[in-house]
Amino acid sequence: MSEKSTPNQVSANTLRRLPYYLSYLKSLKNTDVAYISAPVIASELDLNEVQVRKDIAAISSVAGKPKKGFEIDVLIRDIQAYIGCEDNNCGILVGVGHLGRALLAYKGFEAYGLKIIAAFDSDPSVVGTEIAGKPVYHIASLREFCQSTDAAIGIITVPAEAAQSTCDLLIKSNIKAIWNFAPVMLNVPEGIIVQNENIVSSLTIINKKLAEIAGSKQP
Amino acid sequence: MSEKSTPNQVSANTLRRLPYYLSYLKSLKNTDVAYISAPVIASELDLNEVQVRKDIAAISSVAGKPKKGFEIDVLIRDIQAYIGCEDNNCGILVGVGHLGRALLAYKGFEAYGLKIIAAFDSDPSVVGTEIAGKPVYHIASLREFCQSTDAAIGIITVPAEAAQSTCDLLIKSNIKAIWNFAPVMLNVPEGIIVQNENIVSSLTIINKKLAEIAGSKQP
DNA sequence: TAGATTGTTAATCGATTAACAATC
DNA sequence: TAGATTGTTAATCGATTAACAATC
Repeated sequence: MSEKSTPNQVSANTLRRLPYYLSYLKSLKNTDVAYISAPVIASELDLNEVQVRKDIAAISSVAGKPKKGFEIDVLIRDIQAYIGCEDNNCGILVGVGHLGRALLAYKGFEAYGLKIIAAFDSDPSVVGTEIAGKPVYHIASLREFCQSTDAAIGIITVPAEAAQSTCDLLIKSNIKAIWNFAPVMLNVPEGIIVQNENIVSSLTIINKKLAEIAGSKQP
Repeated sequence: MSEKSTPNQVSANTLRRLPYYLSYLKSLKNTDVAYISAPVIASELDLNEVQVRKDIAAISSVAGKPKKGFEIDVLIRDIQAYIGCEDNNCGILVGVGHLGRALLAYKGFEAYGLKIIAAFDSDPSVVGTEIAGKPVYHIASLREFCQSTDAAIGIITVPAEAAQSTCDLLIKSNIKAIWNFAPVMLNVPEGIIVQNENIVSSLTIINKKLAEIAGSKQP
């Protein structure tokens, strides 16, 4: 609510770049430079300098100074405010396998606006334990749990076969956004946010590029 | 080499969709349907039907039958051949933290052309152990290890601060593609493939969308 | 001043979607 | 035949990049 109502549509691509800007700018905090220019940011992050300026203009009202660039501190503050690093959304995670554990243990989310408050699984050997300080409950208690909290994000790290039923349960439990790490497309009612994270998709890109350079070498 | 030389540039977006097509088509294998149409695939995977046809045309020479669609078995075979599921690339992983362990334990990679053959870390408490059947060696032995194997892909799951030096070491060790899970941009010489996997970028998109719907409700 | 940089408008590029004839 | 579907060409859309005047 501290922001003035900004109906400006920032593209998902810009959004994806913001964390890179932020971490790069933070890495400059300890040095004695106070200003950074778009061309420098661009070369450092492998981007086009006009794109950097447009991204900055889209999410901040800071004006750059010709010949100097942008004040680093202000830039950091504006990006953080825009991303919403301050006001955390609460999330719950379903599926305490290897990946689920890794996400539960990851320290970086809180700095980017996500606080995972509990995990759920059906395996009795993990139910009742804690992982990285977060309690693991039985999946049967998920819906009730959500009634007493304001969890908005549901993280799905169950096997592909169980992803859709998990998704259905989360939506029934009033979850507004699904972060889906299972390699399937989920069926959701309108208004529910879904973000798919399919690392096998990325692997496909790597393998194809490798095949290309291998193919060009031995024709 | 079994493929005929195909210089057709398939977009990264198409490449990303292929695993979704594949897993959906595989899920139909047990049923008694032999053909599937583009409109059905599209609605199931939330895509445009023309896009589905174009994707299929780009990676397969199979012809669809009017009123019927595409033969599922042939489609599966062609996608798998295109992705290169058969001929595995070998990969090594550096950084045996939570995420590193999760990737080492993930069973799905081999079906998509990646075989992780070893992991590396500097922590003496994990060096010498095995994770999911894969040996963990000291990072000091990485370069030598690579000389005796044909590892092409290096997976970086170290903390952000160590990512660049890890990357440099991998490239010195003759790795051709870097799969980078650290939230920083890496500096690499020309010709090296880099695929960045920054899940915090995705989180940013989720949070922003949540903020939007929250903002539209209470103005 | 000269030159680096900003901010913005216009041009380019590529991906998605619409339109439509051809086929079974 | 009528209608569903394919395959392809054209139109649209959005993101990236180029061009350039303004500023310090």
